[in-house]
Amino acid sequence: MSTAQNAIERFSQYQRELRDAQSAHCAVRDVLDRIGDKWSMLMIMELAMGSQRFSELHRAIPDISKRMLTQTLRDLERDGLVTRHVFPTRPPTVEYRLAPLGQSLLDPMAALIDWADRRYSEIHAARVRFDGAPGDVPS
Amino acid sequence: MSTAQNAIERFSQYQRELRDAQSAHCAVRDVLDRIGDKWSMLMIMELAMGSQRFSELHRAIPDISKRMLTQTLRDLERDGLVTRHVFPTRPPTVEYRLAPLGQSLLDPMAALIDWADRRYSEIHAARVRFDGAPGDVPS
DNA sequence: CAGTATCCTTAGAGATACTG
DNA sequence: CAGTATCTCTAAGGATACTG
Repeated sequence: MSTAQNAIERFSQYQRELRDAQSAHCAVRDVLDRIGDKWSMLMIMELAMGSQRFSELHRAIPDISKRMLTQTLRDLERDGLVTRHVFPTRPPTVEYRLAPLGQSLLDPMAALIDWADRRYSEIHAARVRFDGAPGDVPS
Repeated sequence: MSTAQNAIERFSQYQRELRDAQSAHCAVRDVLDRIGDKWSMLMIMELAMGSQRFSELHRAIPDISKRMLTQTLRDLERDGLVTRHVFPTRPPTVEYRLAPLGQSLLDPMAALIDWADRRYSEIHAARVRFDGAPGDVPS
């Protein structure tokens, strides 16, 4: 009924790729290297709202260091997900915005985040159950 | 035309959550902690094909160490995505399979992987362009 | 077979100070 | 403002050897 069966068939393709080309090009690893780090997805979500300056992004995500903010933005730019626009003012103004490639990521990302949001309570419950099971009542 | 606008609206919700509850429960971080590690998604894909034994998984993903294989499976089990079934044989037989919660992740995951697969060439091209741009022809 | 236990090496990332 | 440059620390993860 769902498209899960489709998913499985596609997965088997990728599995084959994975085994044939020894970890060469693997879509899974690739997507995870892209957005699986600590900040990329957060940044993309932030930029989904519209273009933002460096310091705006920093204010939006306060617990990132400037070092990591710069690096994440560079990586996203390098991969064509984000574009960087420098305006020759004093002091400098730099705006970041999602490139079309980055925009195209919004839908799949939203699907994932919705999953997380809907299933969070189940995951949490499972975790409590698991952690409670082994030791159990000691005293 | 696409549902990207929807995505953006949902994102703004999560953004608010993020800023209000100081990094407390954030769906983005949550999903990334779940499947953003090196092996979880690969494992889920492998288990999507059907239940598998420990050594089958190891053969399917040869470049994972037993240490990480065990740990990843434990984490997935802990979160209710995977179930573990021990059969009292000698030597022991242990089967892993996706729990319903794990199955429910297949569709959003497939969307993401399809994105990676379709956009890989664009990403690669952008990367080559970026890496070639700054230094450019030196000699 | 299905793991533990241990050791060891790196990459990820924070903190801080400086610059055009 | 928008970054670089260091310096440091931690934890993710590999390698290897052992066990019920």
